[in-house]
Amino acid sequence: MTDVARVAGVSHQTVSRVLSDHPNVSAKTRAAVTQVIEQLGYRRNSAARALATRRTHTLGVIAVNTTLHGPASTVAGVQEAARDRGYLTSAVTLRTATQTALAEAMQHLAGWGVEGIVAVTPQRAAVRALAALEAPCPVVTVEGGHTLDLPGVSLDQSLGARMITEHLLASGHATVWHVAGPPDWLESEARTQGWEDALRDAGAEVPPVLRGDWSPLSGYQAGQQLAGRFRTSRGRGTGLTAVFVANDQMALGVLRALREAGLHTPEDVAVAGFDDIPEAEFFPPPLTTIRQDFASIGRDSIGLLLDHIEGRTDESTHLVVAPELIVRASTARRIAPPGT
Amino acid sequence: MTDVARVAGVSHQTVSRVLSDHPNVSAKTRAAVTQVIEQLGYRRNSAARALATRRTHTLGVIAVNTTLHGPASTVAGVQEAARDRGYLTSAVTLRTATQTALAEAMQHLAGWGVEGIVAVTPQRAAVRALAALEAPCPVVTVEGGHTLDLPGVSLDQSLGARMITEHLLASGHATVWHVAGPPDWLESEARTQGWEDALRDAGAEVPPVLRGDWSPLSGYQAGQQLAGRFRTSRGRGTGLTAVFVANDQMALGVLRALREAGLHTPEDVAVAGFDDIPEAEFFPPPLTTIRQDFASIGRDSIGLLLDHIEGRTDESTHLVVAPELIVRASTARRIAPPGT
DNA sequence: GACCGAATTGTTAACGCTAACAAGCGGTAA
DNA sequence: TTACCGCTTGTTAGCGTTAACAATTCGGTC
Repeated sequence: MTDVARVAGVSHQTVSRVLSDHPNVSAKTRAAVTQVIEQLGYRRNSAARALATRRTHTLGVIAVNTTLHGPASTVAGVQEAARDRGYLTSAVTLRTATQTALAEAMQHLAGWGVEGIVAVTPQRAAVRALAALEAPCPVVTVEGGHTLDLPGVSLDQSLGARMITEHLLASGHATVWHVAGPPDWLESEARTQGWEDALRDAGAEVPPVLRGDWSPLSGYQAGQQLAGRFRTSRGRGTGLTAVFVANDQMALGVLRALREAGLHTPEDVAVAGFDDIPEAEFFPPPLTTIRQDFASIGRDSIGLLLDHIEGRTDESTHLVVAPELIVRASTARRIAPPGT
Repeated sequence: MTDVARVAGVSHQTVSRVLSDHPNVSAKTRAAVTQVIEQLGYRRNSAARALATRRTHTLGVIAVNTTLHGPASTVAGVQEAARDRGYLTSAVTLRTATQTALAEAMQHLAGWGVEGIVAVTPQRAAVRALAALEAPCPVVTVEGGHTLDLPGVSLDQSLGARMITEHLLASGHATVWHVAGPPDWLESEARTQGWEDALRDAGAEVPPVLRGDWSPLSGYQAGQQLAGRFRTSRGRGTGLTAVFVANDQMALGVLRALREAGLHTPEDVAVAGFDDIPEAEFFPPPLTTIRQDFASIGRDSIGLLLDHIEGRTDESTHLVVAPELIVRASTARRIAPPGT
């Protein structure tokens, strides 16, 4: 900066003013300085800037297992939104969301002076650990539920599950079975809750819940159990004709298991998933599912975080993003519903 | 730090020495200072540290379209490796790899004083743009090929394609058809090259190449064309009995198109993919594919980058990571190969 | 022509840390 | 005893920027 000042024949402070778009700089000086900056390829040192302003303009992102479609898309959405708002993001990826791992990640980010953290923590244990930790800066959770008083953004998982379930009931199924995700995951619990609520509201019987771990393999195993139930439950109130699987990957496994058992989808058993991964449209058959708007989730979480950082609010607001139902062949109508 | 020094009754420099593990500090002082640090919850300011040492210990990651399985896993691998080596990573995700977008991302990172950049640039245009840009710090490419003299790491795409093709030929197919990825992608080109080389080496005829854009939909469209070819090419040298699809997502589309056309996999047409996405094992039928070791790629790229940063080398070495063939039902043997 | 206020520019002192050197303090060898 | 060494600790001066204030310039007014 001193170099630029010398070449342009002004003080370094004037250069600083030009760079910060300060109003009180004459057009002539501004032009001259700008030209010298260009010519010398000068760029200001963010570390020094951070030191002087006590602002780093950096946000941290903590996420678990970012190779899955959901987390990967969420993180991408968050990063994009942060960049649009002029912040650098630094992502730390954890393999497991233990309290120590989370604490370490936070130290790591805090050491770099991040002004806020977006934590993508869909597991109950992770949110609890997060709430227990005393953060060195504002923290916003994504998919962290709203039970603890941390500000956050989530997709309305429960509504999504309800939409799917009601869609299946409306298609003529007496009830809907459910393959849930792992018990510790908030997303999993909310989806199960939405499914159950929808069944109760409709006066349908609530069949026992099967569980998977989000992986296609676990879906496959659940599917094999379902195939067995198909025979034994026939004609009863909980007769197996429709299944809501808690994510698309498991649904793929379920579809394979049903197919191997000689059952047809959707004729014998209708199947629906959740997430709308890019592959879902090409499953055998194309899968009815719920789409999440990851860009919105990213924008909202960054907006919320900046509200806290810039002191516009200190409440722990919880924003909810609406899901979208995508109907495909895997849940084609069984009988004409009333009124059509 | 001044506070810590005052409470511990030493100079701030001694505190600094304790934090930097300087050898010449007495055990007693060290213990006292450590305790005060703990007690006050002090953490040193990285911006000031960066300013004084002229080192930021931050690496940048530039990637395109990180919601796909490949890039997402690569970025995760790179970040993990960087963290293990004590560096903070800052990821910038681009939607498209235009020269301007790349330049902007670099400016963004350079402004934060990153000491090196890992660029995940599988498109030819992106690498070319990268090579044209004068970087403010060492840059290592991942999947950027080795045509331009940038140091980099890649999976041996061409070898993977060769392994797949040879596996199919060994399974009794006279030749192997190919659905390629978009022409500008190096991965796509290397896979096509490996396939073609394997066919030529085996003296098999080289059928015309079909193209997709990595998406399941494009695979589906290619699959429809293939189904048409199945009838017309029957009995000829280029008879369609096996297809190598350049990635698993497209392979899913191909499988669906073939199924809809009444063709059976692998009895009528064997299909193989590339990437080994988690879903591949549950495709109808389970897909033969190539697995990439993303953790190795991450480790190698960070290792290479640090070699450059820390001045251990300035050659543009290009490391290659070996692929792994995963054989599944989609390519079950057609006839017993010689010798079994 | 002196004086005022606004606009523009310059000067100085932080920001929190590390590097380089200086100082103190025992112990050892001449 | 004196000189010198090694270990430990303290002092000072930056690193490159911005904030706060001081100084200068300029156009207009009385």
